[in-house]
Amino acid sequence: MTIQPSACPSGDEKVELFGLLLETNARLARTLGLELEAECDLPLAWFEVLLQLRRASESRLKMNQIADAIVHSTGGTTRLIDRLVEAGLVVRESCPSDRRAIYVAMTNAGDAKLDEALGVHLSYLDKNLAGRLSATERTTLAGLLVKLNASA
Amino acid sequence: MTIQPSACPSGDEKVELFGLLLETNARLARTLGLELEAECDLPLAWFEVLLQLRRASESRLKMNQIADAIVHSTGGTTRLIDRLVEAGLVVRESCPSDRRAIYVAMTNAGDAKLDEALGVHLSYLDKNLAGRLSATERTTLAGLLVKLNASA
DNA sequence: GACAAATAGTTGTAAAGGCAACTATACTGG
DNA sequence: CCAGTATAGTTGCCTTTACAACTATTTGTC
Repeated sequence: MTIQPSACPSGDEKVELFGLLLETNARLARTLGLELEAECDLPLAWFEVLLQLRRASESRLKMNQIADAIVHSTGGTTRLIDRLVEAGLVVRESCPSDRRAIYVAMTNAGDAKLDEALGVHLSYLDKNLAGRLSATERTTLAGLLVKLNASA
Repeated sequence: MTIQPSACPSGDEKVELFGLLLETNARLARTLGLELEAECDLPLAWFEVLLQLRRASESRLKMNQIADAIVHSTGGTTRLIDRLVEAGLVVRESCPSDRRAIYVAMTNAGDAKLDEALGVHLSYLDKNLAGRLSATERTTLAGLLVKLNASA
Protein backbone atom coordinates (compact mmCIF):
# COMPACT_ATOMS: atom_id res chain seq x y z
CA MET A 1 0.00 0.00 0.00
CA THR A 2 2.84 2.34 0.68
CA ILE A 3 4.51 3.86 -2.30
CA GLN A 4 8.26 4.07 -2.48
CA PRO A 5 9.44 7.65 -2.52
CA SER A 6 12.26 7.03 -4.89
CA ALA A 7 10.30 4.89 -7.28
CA CYS A 8 7.26 7.08 -7.82
CA PRO A 9 6.84 10.00 -5.47
CA SER A 10 3.38 10.61 -6.69
CA GLY A 11 3.83 9.49 -10.15
CA ASP A 12 3.42 12.07 -12.75
CA GLU A 13 5.98 14.52 -14.02
CA LYS A 14 3.29 17.17 -14.41
CA VAL A 15 2.12 16.69 -10.84
CA GLU A 16 5.69 17.24 -9.74
CA LEU A 17 5.97 20.38 -11.78
CA PHE A 18 2.78 21.81 -10.44
CA GLY A 19 3.82 21.07 -6.89
CA LEU A 20 7.13 22.74 -7.54
CA LEU A 21 5.41 25.83 -8.83
CA LEU A 22 3.20 26.07 -5.77
CA GLU A 23 6.08 25.55 -3.40
CA THR A 24 8.49 27.93 -5.08
CA ASN A 25 5.93 30.63 -5.19
CA ALA A 26 4.85 30.15 -1.60
CA ARG A 27 8.43 30.38 -0.39
CA LEU A 28 9.33 33.45 -2.38
CA ALA A 29 6.12 35.21 -1.49
CA ARG A 30 6.56 34.40 2.16
CA THR A 31 10.14 35.65 2.24
CA LEU A 32 9.44 38.81 0.35
CA GLY A 33 6.27 39.48 2.30
CA LEU A 34 8.10 39.30 5.60
CA GLU A 35 10.87 41.54 4.32
CA LEU A 36 8.51 44.18 2.96
CA GLU A 37 6.50 44.08 6.13
CA ALA A 38 9.56 44.37 8.33
CA GLU A 39 11.36 47.09 6.40
CA CYS A 40 8.55 49.14 4.89
CA ASP A 41 5.57 48.11 6.96
CA LEU A 42 3.88 47.27 3.68
CA PRO A 43 1.90 44.06 3.14
CA LEU A 44 2.71 42.22 -0.06
CA ALA A 45 -0.84 42.65 -1.36
CA TRP A 46 -0.55 46.42 -0.98
CA PHE A 47 2.73 46.37 -2.83
CA GLU A 48 1.14 44.46 -5.67
CA VAL A 49 -1.65 47.01 -5.97
CA LEU A 50 0.74 49.93 -6.00
CA LEU A 51 2.90 48.22 -8.59
CA GLN A 52 -0.09 47.62 -10.86
CA LEU A 53 -1.12 51.24 -10.49
CA ARG A 54 2.28 52.54 -11.46
CA ARG A 55 2.27 50.31 -14.50
CA ALA A 56 -1.10 51.61 -15.57
CA SER A 57 -1.53 54.60 -17.79
CA GLU A 58 -2.35 57.67 -15.71
CA SER A 59 -1.56 55.65 -12.60
CA ARG A 60 -5.10 54.51 -12.17
CA LEU A 61 -7.18 51.41 -12.66
CA LYS A 62 -10.75 50.35 -12.12
CA MET A 63 -11.61 48.01 -9.30
CA ASN A 64 -12.18 45.03 -11.55
CA GLN A 65 -8.89 45.56 -13.35
CA ILE A 66 -7.08 45.48 -10.05
CA ALA A 67 -8.95 42.39 -8.93
CA ASP A 68 -7.98 40.64 -12.13
CA ALA A 69 -4.37 41.78 -12.11
CA ILE A 70 -3.66 40.61 -8.60
CA VAL A 71 -5.98 37.60 -8.86
CA HIS A 72 -8.33 38.42 -6.03
CA SER A 73 -12.10 38.22 -5.79
CA THR A 74 -13.94 41.48 -6.31
CA GLY A 75 -15.14 41.42 -2.73
CA GLY A 76 -11.65 40.90 -1.43
CA THR A 77 -10.41 43.73 -3.61
CA THR A 78 -12.99 46.10 -2.20
CA ARG A 79 -11.70 45.48 1.32
CA LEU A 80 -8.09 45.62 0.23
CA ILE A 81 -8.58 49.00 -1.42
CA ASP A 82 -10.50 50.18 1.64
CA ARG A 83 -7.34 49.61 3.65
CA LEU A 84 -5.08 51.33 1.14
CA VAL A 85 -7.43 54.31 1.09
CA GLU A 86 -7.45 54.45 4.85
CA ALA A 87 -3.66 54.42 4.81
CA GLY A 88 -3.68 57.31 2.35
CA LEU A 89 -1.82 55.45 -0.38
CA VAL A 90 -4.59 55.54 -2.98
CA VAL A 91 -7.87 57.33 -3.58
CA ARG A 92 -11.12 56.31 -5.22
CA GLU A 93 -12.35 58.48 -8.07
CA SER A 94 -15.64 58.23 -9.83
CA CYS A 95 -15.73 57.42 -13.51
CA PRO A 96 -17.66 59.95 -15.58
CA SER A 97 -18.47 57.59 -18.43
CA ASP A 98 -19.76 54.72 -16.30
CA ARG A 99 -21.32 55.52 -12.99
CA ARG A 100 -20.98 51.95 -11.76
CA ALA A 101 -17.23 51.98 -12.11
CA ILE A 102 -14.66 53.37 -9.70
CA TYR A 103 -11.13 54.38 -10.43
CA VAL A 104 -8.38 53.78 -7.95
CA ALA A 105 -5.49 56.22 -8.27
CA MET A 106 -2.19 56.58 -6.47
CA THR A 107 -1.57 59.45 -4.10
CA ASN A 108 1.80 61.08 -3.69
CA ALA A 109 2.19 59.14 -0.48
CA GLY A 110 1.46 55.92 -2.34
CA ASP A 111 3.98 56.79 -4.97
CA ALA A 112 6.63 57.48 -2.36
CA LYS A 113 5.81 54.31 -0.50
CA LEU A 114 6.17 52.29 -3.66
CA ASP A 115 9.58 53.78 -4.33
CA GLU A 116 10.66 52.82 -0.87
CA ALA A 117 9.29 49.31 -1.24
CA LEU A 118 10.90 48.83 -4.62
CA GLY A 119 14.24 49.46 -3.00
CA VAL A 120 13.68 46.62 -0.59
CA HIS A 121 12.19 44.48 -3.30
CA LEU A 122 15.14 44.92 -5.60
CA SER A 123 17.65 43.99 -2.97
CA TYR A 124 15.52 40.98 -2.21
CA LEU A 125 15.45 40.04 -5.86
CA ASP A 126 19.19 40.37 -6.15
CA LYS A 127 19.57 37.87 -3.37
CA ASN A 128 16.82 35.47 -4.32
CA LEU A 129 16.48 35.71 -8.07
CA ALA A 130 19.69 37.00 -9.52
CA GLY A 131 21.69 34.95 -7.05
CA ARG A 132 20.14 31.77 -8.32
CA LEU A 133 19.38 32.29 -11.97
CA SER A 134 21.45 33.88 -14.69
CA ALA A 135 19.99 36.59 -16.89
CA THR A 136 19.45 34.06 -19.64
CA GLU A 137 17.71 31.69 -17.32
CA ARG A 138 15.49 34.47 -16.05
CA THR A 139 14.49 35.35 -19.57
CA THR A 140 13.69 31.73 -20.30
CA LEU A 141 11.67 31.42 -17.12
CA ALA A 142 9.73 34.58 -17.87
CA GLY A 143 8.89 33.28 -21.32
CA LEU A 144 7.63 29.99 -19.97
CA LEU A 145 5.54 31.69 -17.33
CA VAL A 146 3.95 33.95 -19.89
CA LYS A 147 2.93 30.91 -21.87
CA LEU A 148 1.56 29.25 -18.78
CA ASN A 149 -0.32 32.31 -17.81
CA ALA A 150 -1.98 32.78 -21.17
CA SER A 151 -5.73 33.03 -20.80
CA ALA A 152 -5.74 30.93 -17.68
CA MET B 1 -6.30 49.52 -22.25
CA THR B 2 -4.55 49.79 -19.03
CA ILE B 3 -1.65 47.56 -18.37
CA GLN B 4 1.37 48.07 -20.56
CA PRO B 5 4.03 45.63 -19.55
CA SER B 6 6.27 46.64 -22.38
CA ALA B 7 6.40 50.29 -21.46
CA CYS B 8 6.47 49.63 -17.78
CA PRO B 9 7.71 52.61 -15.77
CA SER B 10 8.62 50.44 -12.79
CA GLY B 11 10.54 48.53 -15.30
CA ASP B 12 13.03 46.19 -13.84
CA GLU B 13 13.21 42.84 -15.57
CA LYS B 14 13.48 41.04 -12.23
CA VAL B 15 10.46 42.84 -10.84
CA GLU B 16 8.55 41.74 -13.90
CA LEU B 17 9.63 38.17 -13.47
CA PHE B 18 8.66 38.08 -9.87
CA GLY B 19 5.26 39.56 -10.62
CA LEU B 20 4.77 37.01 -13.34
CA LEU B 21 5.59 34.23 -10.95
CA LEU B 22 3.09 35.48 -8.41
CA GLU B 23 0.39 35.95 -10.96
CA THR B 24 0.86 32.64 -12.75
CA ASN B 25 0.83 30.78 -9.53
CA ALA B 26 -2.22 32.57 -8.20
CA ARG B 27 -4.17 31.82 -11.36
CA LEU B 28 -3.25 28.18 -11.55
CA ALA B 29 -3.87 27.62 -7.87
CA ARG B 30 -7.21 29.36 -8.08
CA THR B 31 -8.33 27.33 -11.07
CA LEU B 32 -7.20 24.02 -9.68
CA GLY B 33 -8.56 24.80 -6.25
CA LEU B 34 -12.01 25.48 -7.63
CA GLU B 35 -11.92 22.35 -9.72
CA LEU B 36 -10.82 20.11 -6.87
CA GLU B 37 -13.38 21.66 -4.61
CA ALA B 38 -16.16 21.26 -7.15
CA GLU B 39 -15.40 17.73 -8.24
CA CYS B 40 -13.90 16.10 -5.16
CA ASP B 41 -14.99 18.42 -2.40
CA LEU B 42 -11.32 18.66 -1.47
CA PRO B 43 -9.62 21.96 -0.64
CA LEU B 44 -6.28 22.49 -2.34
CA ALA B 45 -4.44 22.61 0.98
CA TRP B 46 -5.81 19.19 1.90
CA PHE B 47 -4.71 17.85 -1.43
CA GLU B 48 -1.22 19.15 -0.86
CA VAL B 49 -1.01 17.43 2.50
CA LEU B 50 -2.20 14.10 1.12
CA LEU B 51 0.26 14.36 -1.74
CA GLN B 52 3.14 15.00 0.63
CA LEU B 53 2.12 12.05 2.74
CA ARG B 54 2.04 9.70 -0.21
CA ARG B 55 5.47 10.85 -1.22
CA ALA B 56 6.81 10.18 2.24
CA SER B 57 8.25 6.86 3.26
CA GLU B 58 5.65 4.88 5.19
CA SER B 59 3.07 7.49 4.23
CA ARG B 60 3.67 9.55 7.30
CA LEU B 61 5.35 12.78 8.26
CA LYS B 62 5.82 14.83 11.39
CA MET B 63 3.92 18.05 11.82
CA ASN B 64 6.92 20.25 11.20
CA GLN B 65 7.83 18.38 8.02
CA ILE B 66 4.35 18.99 6.70
CA ALA B 67 4.46 22.64 7.68
CA ASP B 68 7.72 23.04 5.84
CA ALA B 69 6.67 21.10 2.76
CA ILE B 70 3.49 23.04 2.19
CA VAL B 71 4.97 26.33 3.43
CA HIS B 72 2.56 27.03 6.25
CA SER B 73 3.19 28.24 9.79
CA THR B 74 3.19 25.54 12.43
CA GLY B 75 0.06 26.98 13.98
CA GLY B 76 -1.74 26.97 10.67
CA THR B 77 -0.64 23.41 10.09
CA THR B 78 -2.06 22.29 13.42
CA ARG B 79 -5.47 23.59 12.40
CA LEU B 80 -5.22 22.21 8.91
CA ILE B 81 -4.41 18.73 10.21
CA ASP B 82 -7.22 19.05 12.74
CA ARG B 83 -9.61 19.37 9.81
CA LEU B 84 -8.12 16.45 7.91
CA VAL B 85 -8.37 14.30 11.02
CA GLU B 86 -11.95 15.30 11.54
CA ALA B 87 -12.67 14.35 7.95
CA GLY B 88 -11.07 10.97 8.54
CA LEU B 89 -8.38 11.39 5.90
CA VAL B 90 -5.39 11.23 8.23
CA VAL B 91 -4.61 10.24 11.81
CA ARG B 92 -2.14 11.51 14.36
CA GLU B 93 0.26 8.99 15.83
CA SER B 94 2.66 9.51 18.68
CA CYS B 95 6.35 9.17 18.06
CA PRO B 96 8.04 6.70 20.41
CA SER B 97 11.50 8.21 20.12
CA ASP B 98 10.45 11.81 20.75
CA ARG B 99 7.42 12.47 22.84
CA ARG B 100 7.11 16.03 21.62
CA ALA B 101 6.70 14.96 18.00
CA ILE B 102 3.54 13.77 16.29
CA TYR B 103 3.28 11.73 13.15
CA VAL B 104 0.52 12.33 10.68
CA ALA B 105 -0.38 9.26 8.64
CA MET B 106 -2.84 8.62 5.85
CA THR B 107 -5.91 6.53 6.43
CA ASN B 108 -7.38 4.30 3.77
CA ALA B 109 -10.02 6.92 3.21
CA GLY B 110 -7.30 9.51 2.70
CA ASP B 111 -5.54 7.29 0.26
CA ALA B 112 -8.72 6.75 -1.72
CA LYS B 113 -9.52 10.45 -1.67
CA LEU B 114 -6.09 11.27 -3.02
CA ASP B 115 -6.53 8.81 -5.87
CA GLU B 116 -9.80 10.45 -6.75
CA ALA B 117 -8.28 13.91 -6.56
CA LEU B 118 -5.29 12.93 -8.65
CA GLY B 119 -7.69 11.99 -11.42
CA VAL B 120 -9.16 15.45 -11.44
CA HIS B 121 -5.74 17.00 -11.03
CA LEU B 122 -4.29 15.16 -13.99
CA SER B 123 -7.07 16.17 -16.31
CA TYR B 124 -6.59 19.71 -15.09
CA LEU B 125 -2.88 19.49 -15.79
CA ASP B 126 -3.47 18.16 -19.27
CA LYS B 127 -5.56 21.20 -20.02
CA ASN B 128 -3.49 23.81 -18.27
CA LEU B 129 0.07 22.58 -18.36
CA ALA B 130 0.44 20.14 -21.19
CA GLY B 131 -1.79 22.24 -23.39
CA ARG B 132 0.52 25.20 -23.02
CA LEU B 133 4.00 23.83 -22.60
CA SER B 134 5.74 21.01 -24.43
CA ALA B 135 7.43 18.22 -22.53
CA THR B 136 10.78 19.86 -23.12
CA GLU B 137 9.55 23.19 -21.88
CA ARG B 138 8.10 21.56 -18.80
CA THR B 139 11.43 19.96 -18.03
CA THR B 140 13.19 23.28 -18.45
CA LEU B 141 10.67 25.01 -16.23
CA ALA B 142 11.00 22.37 -13.55
CA GLY B 143 14.77 22.74 -13.59
CA LEU B 144 14.58 26.49 -13.21
CA LEU B 145 12.08 26.25 -10.38
CA VAL B 146 14.27 23.80 -8.53
CA LYS B 147 17.12 26.27 -8.73
CA LEU B 148 14.91 29.07 -7.55
CA ASN B 149 13.61 27.02 -4.71
CA ALA B 150 16.99 25.99 -3.46
CA SER B 151 17.41 26.86 0.20
CA ALA B 152 14.95 29.71 0.01
C1' DG C 1 -38.79 53.24 -24.74
C1' DA C 2 -39.07 49.07 -21.63
C1' DC C 3 -37.69 44.82 -19.91
C1' DA C 4 -34.20 41.31 -19.51
C1' DA C 5 -29.59 40.34 -19.02
C1' DA C 6 -25.00 41.62 -18.11
C1' DT C 7 -21.67 44.29 -15.44
C1' DA C 8 -19.36 47.13 -11.37
C1' DG C 9 -18.90 47.32 -6.88
C1' DT C 10 -20.15 46.57 -1.84
C1' DT C 11 -21.55 44.00 2.21
C1' DG C 12 -22.71 39.92 5.49
C1' DT C 13 -20.84 35.96 7.01
C1' DA C 14 -17.61 32.44 7.59
C1' DA C 15 -13.28 30.09 6.99
C1' DA C 16 -8.31 29.92 6.67
C1' DG C 17 -4.01 31.22 8.10
C1' DG C 18 -0.34 34.00 10.67
C1' DC C 19 2.01 35.53 14.89
C1' DA C 20 3.01 35.39 19.55
C1' DA C 21 2.49 33.24 23.86
C1' DC C 22 2.33 28.92 26.01
C1' DT C 23 3.16 23.76 27.44
C1' DA C 24 5.83 19.84 27.19
C1' DT C 25 9.80 17.41 25.99
C1' DA C 26 14.71 16.93 24.62
C1' DC C 27 19.46 18.34 24.56
C1' DT C 28 23.92 20.61 26.36
C1' DG C 29 27.52 22.45 29.29
C1' DG C 30 28.93 22.85 33.92
C1' DC D 1 22.25 15.89 37.80
C1' DC D 2 20.76 20.67 37.12
C1' DA D 3 19.99 24.93 34.85
C1' DG D 4 19.48 26.99 30.57
C1' DT D 5 18.34 26.67 25.95
C1' DA D 6 16.36 24.64 21.89
C1' DT D 7 12.62 22.19 19.68
C1' DA D 8 7.60 20.20 18.70
C1' DG D 9 3.22 21.27 18.78
C1' DT D 10 -1.10 23.75 20.33
C1' DT D 11 -3.97 27.67 21.44
C1' DG D 12 -5.73 32.71 21.65
C1' DC D 13 -6.49 36.36 18.96
C1' DC D 14 -6.51 38.83 14.83
C1' DT D 15 -6.26 39.92 9.82
C1' DT D 16 -7.19 38.71 5.31
C1' DT D 17 -9.86 36.74 1.87
C1' DA D 18 -13.54 34.14 -0.48
C1' DC D 19 -18.35 33.34 -1.64
C1' DA D 20 -22.94 34.61 -2.16
C1' DA D 21 -26.47 37.89 -1.92
C1' DC D 22 -27.44 42.53 -2.85
C1' DT D 23 -27.75 47.46 -5.12
C1' DA D 24 -26.91 50.36 -8.90
C1' DT D 25 -26.03 51.09 -13.49
C1' DT D 26 -25.54 49.91 -18.36
C1' DT D 27 -26.49 47.37 -22.56
C1' DG D 28 -28.94 44.69 -25.76
C1' DT D 29 -33.50 43.32 -27.82
C1' DC D 30 -37.81 43.71 -29.26
